[in-house]
Amino acid sequence: MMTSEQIRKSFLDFFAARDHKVTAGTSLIPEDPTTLFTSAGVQQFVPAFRGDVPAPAPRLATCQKCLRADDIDEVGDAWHETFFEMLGNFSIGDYFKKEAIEWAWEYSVKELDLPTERIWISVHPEDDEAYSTWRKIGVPEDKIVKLEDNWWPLSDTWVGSCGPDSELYLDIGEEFGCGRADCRPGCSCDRFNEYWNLVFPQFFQEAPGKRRPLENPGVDTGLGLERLAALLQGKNNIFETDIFQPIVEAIHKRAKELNPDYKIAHSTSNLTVIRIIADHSRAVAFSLAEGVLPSNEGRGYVVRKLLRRASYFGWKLCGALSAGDARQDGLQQFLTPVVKTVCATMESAYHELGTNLKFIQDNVAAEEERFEAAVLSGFPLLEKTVRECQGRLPGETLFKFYDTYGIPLDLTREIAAESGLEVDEEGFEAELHKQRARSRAAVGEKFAAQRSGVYQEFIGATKFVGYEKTQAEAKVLSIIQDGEKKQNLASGEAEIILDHTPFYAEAGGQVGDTGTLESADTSCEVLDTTLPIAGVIAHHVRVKKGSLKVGGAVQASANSQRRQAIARAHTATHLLHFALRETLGEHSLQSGSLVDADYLRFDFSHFERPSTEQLGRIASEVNRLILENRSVEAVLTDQQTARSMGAMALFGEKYGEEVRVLLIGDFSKELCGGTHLRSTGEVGSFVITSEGSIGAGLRRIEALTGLRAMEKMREDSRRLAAVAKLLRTPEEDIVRKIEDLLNELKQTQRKMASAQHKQARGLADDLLASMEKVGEIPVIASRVPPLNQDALRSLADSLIDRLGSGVVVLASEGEKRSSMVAKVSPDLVKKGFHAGKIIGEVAKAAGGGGGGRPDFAQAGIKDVSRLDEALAQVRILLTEQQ
RNA sequence: GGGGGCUUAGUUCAGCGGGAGAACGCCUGCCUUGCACGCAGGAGAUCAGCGGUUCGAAUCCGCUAGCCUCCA
Repeated sequence: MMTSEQIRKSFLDFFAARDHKVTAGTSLIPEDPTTLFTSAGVQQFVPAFRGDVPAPAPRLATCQKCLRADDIDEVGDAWHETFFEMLGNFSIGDYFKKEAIEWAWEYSVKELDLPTERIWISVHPEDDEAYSTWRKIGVPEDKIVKLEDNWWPLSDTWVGSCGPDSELYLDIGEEFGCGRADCRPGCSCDRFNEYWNLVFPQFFQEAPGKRRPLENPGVDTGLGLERLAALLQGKNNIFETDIFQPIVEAIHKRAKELNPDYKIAHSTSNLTVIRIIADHSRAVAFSLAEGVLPSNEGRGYVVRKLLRRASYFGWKLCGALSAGDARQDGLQQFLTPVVKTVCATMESAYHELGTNLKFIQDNVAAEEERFEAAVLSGFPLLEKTVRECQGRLPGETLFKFYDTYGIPLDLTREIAAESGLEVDEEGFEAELHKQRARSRAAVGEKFAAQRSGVYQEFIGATKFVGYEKTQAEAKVLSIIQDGEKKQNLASGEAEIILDHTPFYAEAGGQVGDTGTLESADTSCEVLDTTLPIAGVIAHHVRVKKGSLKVGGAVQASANSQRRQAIARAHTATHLLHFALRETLGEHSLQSGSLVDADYLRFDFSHFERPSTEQLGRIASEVNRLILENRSVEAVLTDQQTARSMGAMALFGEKYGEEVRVLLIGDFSKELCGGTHLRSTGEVGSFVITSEGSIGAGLRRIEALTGLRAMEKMREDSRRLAAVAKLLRTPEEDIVRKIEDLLNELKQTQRKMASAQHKQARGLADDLLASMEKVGEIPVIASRVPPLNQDALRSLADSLIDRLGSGVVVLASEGEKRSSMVAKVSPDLVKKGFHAGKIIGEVAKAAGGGGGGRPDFAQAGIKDVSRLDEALAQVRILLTEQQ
């Protein structure tokens, strides 16, 4: 019986013996920003298949780690996974169907020892070549099935290479099938298990239904390691293989630790739960090992979702959620030991799991804690809602818990069920659908222009000479305006493609160059330079004088002063990255960057706010490296060498062989295509202007270099001097002085308030004397000197207390406006008098407004001259009401 | 990139247009220890910040910041 490790080795050995270059699988994080994770072995070779870059070798074989999060809800059955390893052999314009099929057969039968009578084949109905090759090998007619679905990719709207594929299946036995007489590959039951897919890209689809043959047809195969291991080890699901068994055991062990009553029960629901935890734990471990932290967007979000699902099912498995007391006592962490086991079992094949073990565990623990907090804080809210609701929880409510508070739908459903409530899941789905539509609409337009295809023919057409110089003679290759090609441009704005250019196009965070394109009678301003698609440099120009023609010659000059300022910021960015990792730790990896003229913005992963001291250390460290004037050097090399040098690949690994490594002194090595200084001293100076959070686990630093840094420092000290002058205090005493002033202000405010209260008490006697009776009711309606709201209120309070029964209306005399309070004693409130209504009427008489409760109300008056008029209104009103 | 939510005393939170509150913690005094001792009193808050609406904003509306979440 072969172990998974032996399978990996035998596959790669088999193809190595057939002249295949065995290359390492790439990172889970692809360079293409539109795809979240590497999802197939072929992914790293796509540009080579397309011809954009030379192939590393015509024949290749890999074992590639993959992550597919799109069918996350399917995980839990015998075969679905989000994380998996895919073995594959590839031919880029070399061998084709015959060899691919023969070797697949040979490997299956001779190396894997699969019984020939149990192997079934499927081919595309129109692929006669594949069909006859299988027949020639000796596969009987009745074991070859023609399936319309054997085409890759199946999408109608696909643009790119495509072609038929052919799949190998193993019949695992009638007992796993649907029992139908015509059961065969393609049936939805589990009996025929597809383990190998041979794809033959031989066409290029330009538009739906429009295909042309590919110049270099190739082969792209994928053989799922876990699936094959299950077949070879005689298991009917992947979770009983040697790959998953230790993980499944770790899950049982953890459940037992948290709940001594836990029994390894083989109920279907438990089985599903365990499979989900096992699968997701693997995905989480591998993602974290590559520095993808749980967050609320992009890849990070996928990791968070996987991790939280695993946690949730872990708690459920050991009964932590249904025990009820979880709601008081909190939840025990479930996942960390499980993920640790994943790392231990996979470490020999994937050393990144071992070297990053602590980082992985720390982040699992941190995220599980965050999730626990979310769930625990959700319980009271959820219980309250459930109590107040009857019959059926509406979809909107379900969605609110999910969307706003991050509480899994499952959990809401369970808690609702405890109180005998139904849940409206269709309503929930509808809400979710609405949100998806909203998000898509917001993103949709962004990629429309790039898909239009006008740029395709210019891939690689421009030679970039900007590393050496900022001026070059160039020929205009194309003029593109509003997505259409033009022959000449006499006015307005357009994108220009040149054969040579010193202009750096926006990439890797560095902004595009600006400058001019000129000839004897023509002058154009270059506003920006971009890469509309990979490999095409577009100059966005505005014509100032004359006109540009396709084929015409121009002198292309990038603004060299600006370029130098950008280089200062870029080199400083590398220094900052180094200083951050040195000060905060190795986990502070770059996760985004903007490099502009003497300005840079740098996003990195870190769990907490760096202290003021740490930020100070970081800034000093960068400035120290500037003062030391270390050399900056770029070397071109191949990817393998770059990696063995220990260069950090920040923007994902480049395809193709040649990469540029930027070296600063002996401490910083990064893959980088940007333009830099010759030595760090040219940065001049470096100042951090802000630091803040941009999301969970992600922080952003903004900084200035060169002249702008100096301006900033001068501005700061000017401002400080101005403050010191205002305070008549030496600069070093400013902080203490302001503290003193603030204290003094507070005390003065308190004294004022108590003085007013005292004054108010004295007033009370005078006011009592002014009491009049309106009918039976004692009434005080009077103006008083300026008082604040509090004093006015307590004055009215004490008057009512001393009157026992009555109505008090007081108006404080302000210069421009006046505030008023009204108070009605409790006995009169019972008789139907209403302070709010009284004061409303009264205030209206003086152009103000107000209101309040029956016993107490307040109002404001804008026209002070009519105050007496308004107060007189009190008596009139009360007379009317009696 | 697009949504939803939160920010109030040292802590956890309530209040959601008309007097800033509770519990725990802290301080003072009393009672004497029975298991978060009890009782009485007290200190402690720019209601995240800035603008707006209103006679009046912790409360409504904008913007900013921090945090939590969902979608892409």
